[in-house]
Amino acid sequence: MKKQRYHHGDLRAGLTEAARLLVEERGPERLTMSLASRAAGVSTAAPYRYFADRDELLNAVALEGMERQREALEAGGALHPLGSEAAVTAIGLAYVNFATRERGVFRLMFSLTRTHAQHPEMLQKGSDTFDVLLRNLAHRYALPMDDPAILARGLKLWTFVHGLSFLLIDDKVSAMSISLDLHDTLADAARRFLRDD
Amino acid sequence: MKKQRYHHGDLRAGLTEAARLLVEERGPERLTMSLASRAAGVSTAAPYRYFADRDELLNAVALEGMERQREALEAGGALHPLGSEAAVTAIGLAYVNFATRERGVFRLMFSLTRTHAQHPEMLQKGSDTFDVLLRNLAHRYALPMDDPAILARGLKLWTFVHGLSFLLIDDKVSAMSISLDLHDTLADAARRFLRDD
DNA sequence: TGTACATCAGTGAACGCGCGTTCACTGATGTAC
DNA sequence: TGTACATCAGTGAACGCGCGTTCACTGATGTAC
Repeated sequence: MKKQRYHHGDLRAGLTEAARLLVEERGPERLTMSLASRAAGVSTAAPYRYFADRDELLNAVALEGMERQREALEAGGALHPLGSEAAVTAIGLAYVNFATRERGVFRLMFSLTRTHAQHPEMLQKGSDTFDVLLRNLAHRYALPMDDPAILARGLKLWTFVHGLSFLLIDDKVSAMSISLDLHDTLADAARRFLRDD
Repeated sequence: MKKQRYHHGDLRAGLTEAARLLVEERGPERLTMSLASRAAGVSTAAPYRYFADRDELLNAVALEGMERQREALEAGGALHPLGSEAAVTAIGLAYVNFATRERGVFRLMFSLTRTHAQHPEMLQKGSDTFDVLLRNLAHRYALPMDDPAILARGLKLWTFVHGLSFLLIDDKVSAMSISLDLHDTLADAARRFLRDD
């Protein structure tokens, strides 16, 4: 019943959103141009006015996902004092929640590495996201964000939430018959990795 | 100038090995039956005498990989006293080394979940692998392997090495301009997760 | 305010390709006597 | 030891399909006068 306009209005955004939903439903590998086009209500040729090829469409989905991910981490961290254990825990929780809420996009964000190795915009956005955590650590230990000790600690915390995300979305935790309280687990990890002795 | 035998001898194993190499070279998604057949030196129809379809071939590669992974962890742990921090570190090191040495197979082992959810043999092999770590923890804390406290601690250690594996094979560590000593990182994580206070 | 025309968004049909899988077959092997 | 025959491993050609992409086109829109 929707009015059949010839011009979509904002087809680039429409396609990206359609693609995002399909990536979520079917997984990144199984996104097809025809499916994305149909979902956006246009012909299969239309996307090529905005995206050179399928990879560029996937790229757009990934980039948009990375932005939302960073916002989620920032929102989580903002609930607690900068540099506090609670802030670090909340950032981790936001990370894992994003991964489980958007498995498809999360997977896409990390599977693109090989294809678009060193795509500068992705690299920048990834770095921006990591900085949310680094800012807290730098403040806590009164060191610059690019201090090796800060980077090393940041990497360990990232490692943990990243691993937990993948084990959860790949159903390994349930497969091993383990039940876990997400907040407790992350708070415990934060405590262990933030202590100095 | 190899002799052109009509009968391969052990085509099942030959195909699995050819597929394993291709998974490593091109990634799991890009393994094709024709490529595997050609690599094994047979026609494209030949695999279907041993594997119902492409998925079954990938499955065989994954299962064989999981066995080698478990052996690697066991070998690592066996270098140190059961339940020691050094043993746990060595198991983690073996895990990460396996992942980076066999990116393709490692990725495959964890991407199969959705397709073959709850494939009993994979579930069993995954559990066997996890047990290598659990045995050490159970011994260390004098608790049964299926004790919730053992499972929880095991999961945390697994989470860490799993996350580190993925960050490494997806080149995120280098992308963030972080240099790390693998052994130090894992030893530090083991120490932090094994302590009781 | 109305008309003429350039611009550009989206169409529809078709393409070529590579892939997974099937099927009737043929060549090799092992076993019974 | 030799022959006849059943068994089975692997062939080769073909199939159908779905996909990414192209191209000449047409419908809508905005702007100049």
